[in-house]
Amino acid sequence: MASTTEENYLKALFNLANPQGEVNISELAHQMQVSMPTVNSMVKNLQKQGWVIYEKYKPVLLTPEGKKTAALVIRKHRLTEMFLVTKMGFGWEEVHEIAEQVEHIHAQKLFERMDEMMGYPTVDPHGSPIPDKLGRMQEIHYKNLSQAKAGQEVLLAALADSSTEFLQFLNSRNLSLGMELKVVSKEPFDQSMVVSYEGKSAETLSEKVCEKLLVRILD
Amino acid sequence: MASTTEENYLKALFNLANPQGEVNISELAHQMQVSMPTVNSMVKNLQKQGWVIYEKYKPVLLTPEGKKTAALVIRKHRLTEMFLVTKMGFGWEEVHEIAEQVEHIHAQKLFERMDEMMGYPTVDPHGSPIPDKLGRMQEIHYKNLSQAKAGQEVLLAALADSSTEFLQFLNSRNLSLGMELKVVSKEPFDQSMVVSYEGKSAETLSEKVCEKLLVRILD
DNA sequence: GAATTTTGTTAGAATAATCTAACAATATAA
DNA sequence: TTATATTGTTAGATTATTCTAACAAAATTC
Ligand SMILES: [Mn+2]
Ligand SMILES: [Mn+2]
Ligand SMILES: [Mn+2]
Ligand SMILES: [Mn+2]
Repeated sequence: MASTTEENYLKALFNLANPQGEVNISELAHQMQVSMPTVNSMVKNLQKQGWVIYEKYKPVLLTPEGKKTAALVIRKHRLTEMFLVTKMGFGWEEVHEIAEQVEHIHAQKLFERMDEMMGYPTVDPHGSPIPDKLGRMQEIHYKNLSQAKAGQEVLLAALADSSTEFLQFLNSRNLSLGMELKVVSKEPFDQSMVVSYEGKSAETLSEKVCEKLLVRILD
Repeated sequence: MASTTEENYLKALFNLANPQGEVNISELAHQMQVSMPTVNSMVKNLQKQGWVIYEKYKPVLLTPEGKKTAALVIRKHRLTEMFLVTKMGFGWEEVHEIAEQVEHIHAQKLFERMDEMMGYPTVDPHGSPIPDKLGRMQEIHYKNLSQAKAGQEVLLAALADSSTEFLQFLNSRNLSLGMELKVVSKEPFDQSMVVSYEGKSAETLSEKVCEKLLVRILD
């Protein structure tokens, strides 16, 4: 069974994988906040356990086993976040840190019960998909708000950044998932947008912000 | 900050302490399921951190800091057990294992929120007291059911054993905390008792069982 | 294509938590 | 009060996770 440390590495590999599934040692070291030699030895360990494919000087790849193990940890993380928000009244900006610890609890029952109590949610409070019990995660292909054109209406469906700081920024603008936004105008100079939504008739959002808002374009 | 391992040792010390607060190395080794040399080195480590008083060949004692740290872990454990039972529908026989892991989560907020949602319970699902936020635990002095005399009525208030096996035994007899029991008779030969309670008019309980049922004698 | 920078590996060491084997102190029994 | 049993300690080793320093390979720049 994977240790907490190993689970965190597997999750990082899952999240960092490029379209070919590859992750460089340096990226992983950066993500995990450890030195490259540390990653080098951990990767050898993960390989021995059958969770990654690794050859000297080549990027690391998760095996199907590794992918499944990672996805099941992510499932516990996201179920926990959703439970904390919907059943315990936490704000979406408070739950990641807690879930980062709870995800390592080995008690299937606990998470199955959360799932059941919530009615089997498919996404977490930040709009990220929750993998199923078999570790299958369905890819959802959203657009950035920055790709929308003036006049279009969109549904805010997920976030490309779930950091506390970004979530607090969204709170300060009264933005939350499920809202309909209308692009009032787009500034050609800096790609910033003026949008209107529930209560706000003209809120300006920078390109940086718009790129992190994942939307479904309506009609 | 105490590691998970250190927290588990502190908790064991807290629970094993005799009236003078002393714990022998061998008892601790037995409780923790590790060898005596392992305990010896851990005790030296706990001493360095100011959690225990220790001299070669003498029993170990928790310091006030050690006691407080232990009590706060026990608080998290018991709040978790109570939350799992009252808010998530788990049986009292299922929660100890899960709480054993959840108690090590470093997120004050999580436990404060559980506490709040439950309306600040004072005991866990097995009748054990929940320490307060400052780590103060009030001693409750119950009697064993085996100390009751024939004809007496008692309130089942807590358990001296919260093992899954014992809890399942109690489930099988439909016994739960808060019930009133009447001692119908006591067998002088083996100290077994015949008791009556909700629905059962004559259930025989062995001395072993009666010693583990903590009661308040009524009237 | 050679020089430089970046990325990755090896070697060697540290800390936490554990073990077994050997020995020493304390407690119990004869 | 010796002998024996129990309890506790030391020494030395192991595994997991991490580090720094030194070196090597690969990628990038000139
Ligand atoms: Mn998260
Ligand atoms: Mn984590
Ligand atoms: Mn318990
Ligand atoms: Mn524990």
